[in-house]
Amino acid sequence: MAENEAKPALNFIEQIIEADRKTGKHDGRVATRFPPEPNGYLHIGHAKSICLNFGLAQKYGGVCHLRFDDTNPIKEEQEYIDSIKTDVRWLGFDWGRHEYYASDYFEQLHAWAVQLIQAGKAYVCDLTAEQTREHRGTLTKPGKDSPYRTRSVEENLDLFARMRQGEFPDGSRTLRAKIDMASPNLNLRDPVLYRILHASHHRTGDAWCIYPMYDFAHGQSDSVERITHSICTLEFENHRPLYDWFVRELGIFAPRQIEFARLNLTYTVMSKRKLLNLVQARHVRGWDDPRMPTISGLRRRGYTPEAIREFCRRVGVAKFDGVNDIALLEHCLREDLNKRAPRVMGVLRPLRLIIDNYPVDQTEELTAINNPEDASAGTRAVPFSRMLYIEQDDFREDPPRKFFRLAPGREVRLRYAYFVTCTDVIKDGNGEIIEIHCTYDPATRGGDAPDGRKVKGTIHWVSAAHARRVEVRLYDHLFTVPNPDDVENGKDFTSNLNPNSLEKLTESFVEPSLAGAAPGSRYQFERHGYFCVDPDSTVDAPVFNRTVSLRDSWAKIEKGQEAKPNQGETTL
RNA sequence: UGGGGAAUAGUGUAAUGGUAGCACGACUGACUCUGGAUCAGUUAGUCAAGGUUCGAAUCCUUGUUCCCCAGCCA
Repeated sequence: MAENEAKPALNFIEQIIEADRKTGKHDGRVATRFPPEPNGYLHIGHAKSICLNFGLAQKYGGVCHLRFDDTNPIKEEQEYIDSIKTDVRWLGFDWGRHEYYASDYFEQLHAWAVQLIQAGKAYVCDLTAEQTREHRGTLTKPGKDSPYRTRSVEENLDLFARMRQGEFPDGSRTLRAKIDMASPNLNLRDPVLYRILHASHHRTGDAWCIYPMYDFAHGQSDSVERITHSICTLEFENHRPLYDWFVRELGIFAPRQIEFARLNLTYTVMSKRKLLNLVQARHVRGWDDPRMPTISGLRRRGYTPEAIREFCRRVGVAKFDGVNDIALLEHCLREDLNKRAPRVMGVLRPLRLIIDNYPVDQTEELTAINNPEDASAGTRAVPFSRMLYIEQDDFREDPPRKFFRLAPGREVRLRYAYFVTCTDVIKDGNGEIIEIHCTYDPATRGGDAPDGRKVKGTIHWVSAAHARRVEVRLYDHLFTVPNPDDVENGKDFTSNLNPNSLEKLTESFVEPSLAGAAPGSRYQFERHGYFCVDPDSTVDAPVFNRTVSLRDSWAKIEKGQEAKPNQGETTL
């Protein structure tokens, strides 16, 4: 047995669960839940919570419920419910029959409110929102009791019933818990339980005109579902005493709330409010813009669920409120895509290359490996002819130090094809290079020289006559700085938006094997990065998103050379 | 200046009184028909000061810094 192998480290929540199982709490049962409010799209931060909650249930043979926390009809919509379900499934999790809605419990919640009134623990308050705020006190000063705090049980019962009947306008009354207006925890200063909202709910329609607050709904919903471990983020830590108070006063099943640090990522924002702002202000195309940290954006960008899950596993779970490097997410993505993405050749910024000694009308098919990481992926034929496109970046008329690619007089390998030597450079009237000429060595067919000579560089290409013209969208970080919220006074996070986060290339060419590639399919464009077919694609006008670039050590060298330019060169 | 939390390499996370480890990043080098991948190596840390102890990241004391809370949002 592997009894003495080092156990993988447990995070603090797993430690709590294992301790509970050891003492036989809940008979060792584990039930968690993922409780989104359907008021926006899910993002990578939610993915952390989803992986945590569903992962714990899987690990300990328990269940994880999907519960929509839909207690505020003003902000919530069916569209969001649909997108959330799609995203959770896409991430690879299954809640089975355990799909619930806080709104399913409205009747029970109402009965519990009545129970609290009867016990003298809740009262109807006629203070306006502003007066309520004034009575609440401040962080350092205790609050004052509401003048309605001492109403009789009978009057409270009557008023609450009439609130439900719709006798009173929005905001005119609330139901409040009677706890302690002097508590240092503001959540315990007679929190509002119900507010009047004559709004139609996306599920209950017009059945209700009073709606429970989060605090009154969440814990009790957990209790109804017999959730054992109710995992939420740090900002709810202050709410735990209230969570426990309801459970205790009502005498119902008591789940345990545990708080962990939400995910933060460099070079992006994560709050729903800011994401919504980006969408509404049209800084991005929509919730699923490939630059967004939303699940739908990442999906469209070409991320895999596996990569996201692995990322969530690696960031860990703790109570430290820190920031994760987006480079880790990208690492997990490359790691996954490297194993599974078929390789193809695509030229993003084309430069014509003509092989002068290659027969004018000849075309031949060369064999290319589909995935060097996966022998079972096989090979494919790539057409080759006299006129090719190569990458503009792969040619320099005046090559810098350590540049291994094509330059006048230099010989390089065309991937899977031949060695070619540059013999001439053609420019237009403006001095722009428009075409280069080469000779090829027929003996190097396939890419190996029988005489054993080596070349420093191998570049990719497409045959001009056979290539498909496509649009390519290159993405960069949405923000130019690691922490977009770090702004000067008077500015907001949008001042850190990266103006170059999207670059569209409309003059790119890919090898013909890509014709008809389905939206969502992923490829590695050799030497560039991973790309996927965008849903905007049509048969005649394919669109590729760059999911993530390959690591580029030449770019680093070049950047280093820029940092310390050659002496003798002057800049005007 | 009330209350609740948190501090371990650049970043994230382990070590639960007994050798401070892992991952990402950065930097070397090897290899290579992708300047990819892979492999090898280097770099770098216990917030501070006291105390307890044979021994402290861990326990105690004091301090520092950061996060959260004054919605009829969640």
